[in-house]
Amino acid sequence: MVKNEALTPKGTRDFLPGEMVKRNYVFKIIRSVFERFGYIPIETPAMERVSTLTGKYGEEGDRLLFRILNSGDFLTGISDDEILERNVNKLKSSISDKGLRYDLTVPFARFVVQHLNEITFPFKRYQIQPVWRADRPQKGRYREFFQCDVDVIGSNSLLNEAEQIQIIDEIFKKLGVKILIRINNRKILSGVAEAIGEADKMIPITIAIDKMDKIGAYKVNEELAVKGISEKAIRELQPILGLTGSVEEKLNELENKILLHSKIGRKGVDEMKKLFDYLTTFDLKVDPVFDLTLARGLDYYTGTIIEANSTEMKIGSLCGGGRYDDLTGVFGLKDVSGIGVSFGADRIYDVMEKMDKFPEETASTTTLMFVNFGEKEEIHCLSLLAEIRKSGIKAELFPDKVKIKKQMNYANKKNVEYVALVGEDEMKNGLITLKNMKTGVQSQITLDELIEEIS
RNA sequence: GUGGGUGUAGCUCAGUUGGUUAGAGCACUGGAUUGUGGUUCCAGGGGUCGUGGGUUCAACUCCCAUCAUCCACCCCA
Repeated sequence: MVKNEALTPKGTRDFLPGEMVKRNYVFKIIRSVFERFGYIPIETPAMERVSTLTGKYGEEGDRLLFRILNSGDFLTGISDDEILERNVNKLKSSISDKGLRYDLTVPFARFVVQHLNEITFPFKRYQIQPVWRADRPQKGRYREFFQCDVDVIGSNSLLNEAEQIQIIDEIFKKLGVKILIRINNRKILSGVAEAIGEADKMIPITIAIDKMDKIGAYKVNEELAVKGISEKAIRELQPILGLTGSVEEKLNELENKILLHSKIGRKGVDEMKKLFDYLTTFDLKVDPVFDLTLARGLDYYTGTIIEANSTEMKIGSLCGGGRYDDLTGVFGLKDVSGIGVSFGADRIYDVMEKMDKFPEETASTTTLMFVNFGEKEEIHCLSLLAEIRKSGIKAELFPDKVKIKKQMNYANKKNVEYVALVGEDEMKNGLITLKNMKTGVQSQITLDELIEEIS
């Protein structure tokens, strides 16, 4: 069946013209805000060396990496024994040394190290490109999707954190998408883990408590126990997670009691206080909340972590990011800290489509179309067409001499605003019959009048 | 990686406790309108019912497998 042969791979999609107009609208707004804050664009290749990508995202991330089979005889240098051993993971790395990028942050870290001498710090860049994950597709989850990243690298200032939140606020305000911005700090989470005597289990603890509002405290505790957290530690964790009050009250409680003996934890509290101080001076549409249960799974985050979710539709996060103190370290560049967030263009599109947030742009591709009456008329119309295009009007000539009805139908479907009919009569007296497709009204006018009328 | 739902025309879907000729809307083609679309009316084309096997006198319908797709979990944009 034809149907089954003409399909995009699982989790990937084509974009029709109507969808592209809307997608470009989203990209345009995101890009313009990025640039207004002084960020400049870069691009990196779709594929990276596997060694660049692995070990940065945690176990789950490595599993979701798309790998590219080596070209040529990829079995060169591999013994029969190794193949018979059937050790997939080992074999994988021998027959594939490239992979599709999983996000834009890690390739950016690689980029910074590679081009160290060509960039100036602090380096503020934005990057809008597709990324790939071998995940199982579902609602709001694709195997190929666009991320829009903004990062500052080479500055420790919390002003950057504040700016990133300003950018998030600005972009969603412009798009008309209602969101909740949550902020937390990995250092606080680290301190909490330390305070309850499970310092080395920070990651499993954070991943478990991240699900608090989703599955409830009981299930979270169950998961913690499964991950090997002691009963005593779980008990000690409860009052911490149940902290209430204002941001300030929560932070004070953490600083003066829970994290009193955790140096790293108190550092985190300091950072949060300073960040919120900055934020109060801004005029934000959405007030970010301090959410101790926000975790974020990616391994490389070390400080502030940020996430934005739609408050109108259940679809995962629309935007996420945070500070990474040593992502360039693995590429040989120590002590360079960065922070950035990533906007999920496809999810943002989905929310806007579902909630009907796209503006009513007519977005017609062509303003004027000439009907094709035949060879003599074609030549005549082509010179008119050139004049019309020169004046900046989007215009085209139907390429085939087929029934007028068919050509009109095409114009109608394509949302063409005006149709020009120039046949024998019009050629003779130097006029153009111009039809307004919306009103159906038509009149015979000169070229100059036509240009005047529709430009 | 784990669990569940759905596969019938190009698209969205009906199809009775299994019963002989599988339907609708939209789209497409032609006509009413040989230089006029979007509305209306008439006519027409298009299906090995995802694929393979099984049960049965008989399968779109029941069973198994397989593939595709969607949803949920894990994790994430």
